[in-house]
Amino acid sequence: MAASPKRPTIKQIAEETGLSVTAVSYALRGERVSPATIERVQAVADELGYSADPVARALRGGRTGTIGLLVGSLADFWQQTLAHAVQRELRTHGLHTILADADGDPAEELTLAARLAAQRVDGLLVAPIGPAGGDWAQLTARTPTVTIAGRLPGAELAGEVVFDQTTGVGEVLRHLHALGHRRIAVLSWAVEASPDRPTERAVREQAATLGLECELVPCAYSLDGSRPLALEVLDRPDRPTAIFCLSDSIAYGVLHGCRELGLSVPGDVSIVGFDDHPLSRLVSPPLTSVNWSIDRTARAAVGFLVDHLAGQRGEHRVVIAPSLVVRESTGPVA
Amino acid sequence: MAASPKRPTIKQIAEETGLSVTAVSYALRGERVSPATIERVQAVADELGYSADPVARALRGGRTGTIGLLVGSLADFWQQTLAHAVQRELRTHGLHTILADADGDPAEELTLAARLAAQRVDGLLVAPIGPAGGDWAQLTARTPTVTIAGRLPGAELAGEVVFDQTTGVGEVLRHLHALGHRRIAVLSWAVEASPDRPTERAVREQAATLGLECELVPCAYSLDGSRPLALEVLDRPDRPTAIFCLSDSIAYGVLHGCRELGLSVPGDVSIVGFDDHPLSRLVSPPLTSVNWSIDRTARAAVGFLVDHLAGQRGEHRVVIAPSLVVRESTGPVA
DNA sequence: CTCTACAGGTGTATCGATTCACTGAAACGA
DNA sequence: TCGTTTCAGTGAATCGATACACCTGTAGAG
Repeated sequence: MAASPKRPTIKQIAEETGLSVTAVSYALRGERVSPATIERVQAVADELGYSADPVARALRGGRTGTIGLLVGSLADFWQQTLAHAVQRELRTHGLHTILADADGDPAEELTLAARLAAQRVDGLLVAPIGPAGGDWAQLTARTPTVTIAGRLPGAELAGEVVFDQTTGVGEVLRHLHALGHRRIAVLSWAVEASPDRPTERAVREQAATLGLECELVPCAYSLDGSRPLALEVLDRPDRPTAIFCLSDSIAYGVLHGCRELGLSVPGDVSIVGFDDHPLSRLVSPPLTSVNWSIDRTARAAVGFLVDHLAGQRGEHRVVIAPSLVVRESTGPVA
Repeated sequence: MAASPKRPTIKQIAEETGLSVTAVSYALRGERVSPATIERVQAVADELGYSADPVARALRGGRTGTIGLLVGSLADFWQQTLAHAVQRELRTHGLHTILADADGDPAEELTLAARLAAQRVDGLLVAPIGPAGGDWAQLTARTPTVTIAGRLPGAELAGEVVFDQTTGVGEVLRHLHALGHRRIAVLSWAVEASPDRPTERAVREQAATLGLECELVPCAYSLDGSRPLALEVLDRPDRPTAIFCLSDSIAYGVLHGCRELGLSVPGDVSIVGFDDHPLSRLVSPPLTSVNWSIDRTARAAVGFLVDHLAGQRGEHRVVIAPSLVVRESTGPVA
C-alpha cells in the first residue's frame, strides 16, 4: 500500500495558490478577501479534498460543531432510544455527537462529563441516572449544559427538560388503586445513591394519600438485575398484587421472572412500567406504562442548546407531561 | 457566579514550580527528570486538578485514548446493544468511545468515519449497515480499522469480525423446512444499496437446494418500517406460511402487524428473527431467532484493535458462529 | 494634488502538549 | 587531572487553524 498520505492542510492550499495561510483561512470562510481569490481557493480546496481539522480548530478555541451526550446507562433500553433520538435531532442542526456512557455508575458521571468538555464540545446534554455527585458548577460554567430528566448539584444550566414524575406516579397509583390493588411493590433504581429522589418521595406521599401499602425495593437498572429481585418479591407469602417498575427495562425483567414462576400477568400480579419503550406494546402481555414523548424530549433539549449557542437566552425549562398508557399487564385484583 | 476559571495547563504548573514547561511535561510521565522533581510536579498537578488536554495532545499527533465507533443504524435494537457492549469493553481497556450513527444511510458511513478519524481517534470500529460505498483505502491506511459484520470496499483492516450468515440462514431455512413451510417471505434491509449481499445470496441458494419458494422483500431497518410491509405481505391471497426477518427489529414490527390483523403466531404464520436481541425472549410470542454472541463480538473486535495498537500483528479475523434459538414464534404449518 | 479610507493582503502570536537538540554540571575511569 | 559519559533540565519548533496588528496600493473627497 502507499505510505499513508496525510490529509491536506490549509498550508498546502496556500502553497498551491501562492497565497498566505491567513488569506486562505479567510477565503475559506468567505471573509475579507476578494471574490476572485475566494473562488480560486475554493477550487484548490475541493480538488485536494480539504476539510478543516476539527482538532486544530478546537485547540484554537472556536466552535467544534460537536455536542457531548452523557447518558447514565446505555444498558437501559429507554436511554438507548433517547440517545438515538437526540443524535438524530442534533444532526438536523448540523451538529455531531460524542456519546459517553456512565454505565450505571453515578460517580462516573462528572468525570465523563469533564472528559467530554475537555474534548471541546460546544455543549453538553446530560441524562443522568440519578442526582449525580460532585460539583457541576465549574464544568457547567464553562460548557453550556442541558439536563434531561435529572438534577446536577451546583449546575448552572442552559436548559432543563423535566419529567413531571409526580403526576406520572400519581396516574399509575390511581390506576392500580381503581383496580383494587392495595399492596404494591415499587422497583426503583439507584436508590442507594439518592434515597430522596422526587420520584420516590412522590410514591411515598401519594401512596399514603390513597391508603396504599407501597414497599420501595432498590433494583439494578438492567434486565438481568431486576429478574432475581422479582423472583424474591413474588415468592413471599404476602406477595404484592402489583409491581410498579420505575423503568420499562426493569419491568421486562419482572415479566421474565413471572414467566419463570408460572405466574399469570395480570391474573396473579399486575405489572406497570415507567418509560413506554417502543417494545412495550410488543412484550407479552403488552405492558402498561407511562409515556414521556422521547421525540419532544430530544427536540426540546437540543433546542435549548442550539438557542443558547446562538446567543438567545429565553425560556429554558420545559416540563414533559406523562401519559399513562394502559395495556394488558394490569387488571383487577383477584 | 465566578468568571469561568479556565482549566489548569502545564504552563501553570511550570510557573508554580519554577520549572520549564518541558520539565513538567517529562515529569508528568515520569521520564528523564529526578524523582524529587517528579514528586513536586505531581503534588502541584494534583492540587490544581490538572489533566492533560486531549485536544492539544491529539494535535501534536500522539495517542488520544479514544476509539471511534460507527454504527449503521442506532434505530436498530441489536446495534444499540452492540454499541453498549463495545463501549463497555473499550472501557475495560481504559479507552474512551466516540459514537457516530449513520442512521440507516450507507452513503453517510464514509463521511462519518472520516469525521471520526479527523477527531484523531486511535482506531475505528465499524458496524456498517451494508457494504458501504466509497473507497475506504485512504482512511483505513491512516487509522486502524476493525469491521463488525460488514465489508468496506478497498479497506485494509486491523481486524475483522465476521458473522457466518450463510450457516445462520441455513439453520433457519432447514428449521422452517422441517416444520413443513414451503412458501417463505424474507424481509431484508438495505437491499437497494447492495442487492448481492452474501446473506441474500445464501437465502437464494439454500432456498433452491431445499426446494423452498423464497421471496426477498426489501424493508426499512426499523420497527415502524417493517409493520406496514408485513401488513401488505400478510394480506395477499397466497400469503406465505412463514416470514424470515433479517433482523429482530424487523421481526418485532411484523409481530405487531400480525397482532393488528388478528393473525395468530405461529398458528397462522411463523416468524423468525436474526439477532436474538435480549428482548426477543420476552415479546409475544417469544421469538425464534439466530444468536450471535454480542459479548464475544465486542470482545473480539476490541481485542483486535487493542492488539494492533500495541503493535502485535497476529490473527485478525474471527468468525462468529450462529446458534439458532427456537422459541414459540415458529410452529408446524397448518 | 494631497490626504484619508479602505479593500485586500501578509507576518506572527496563540491555543496546550510534546520532542528534538542542546547546555551546564556532576560523576567517573584512566 | 583531563576527557568523556550521564544526569537534569532548558529553548524552540511543531501540530493546524485563527485573529490581531500591520502594510501597501488605489480610489475618492476636498
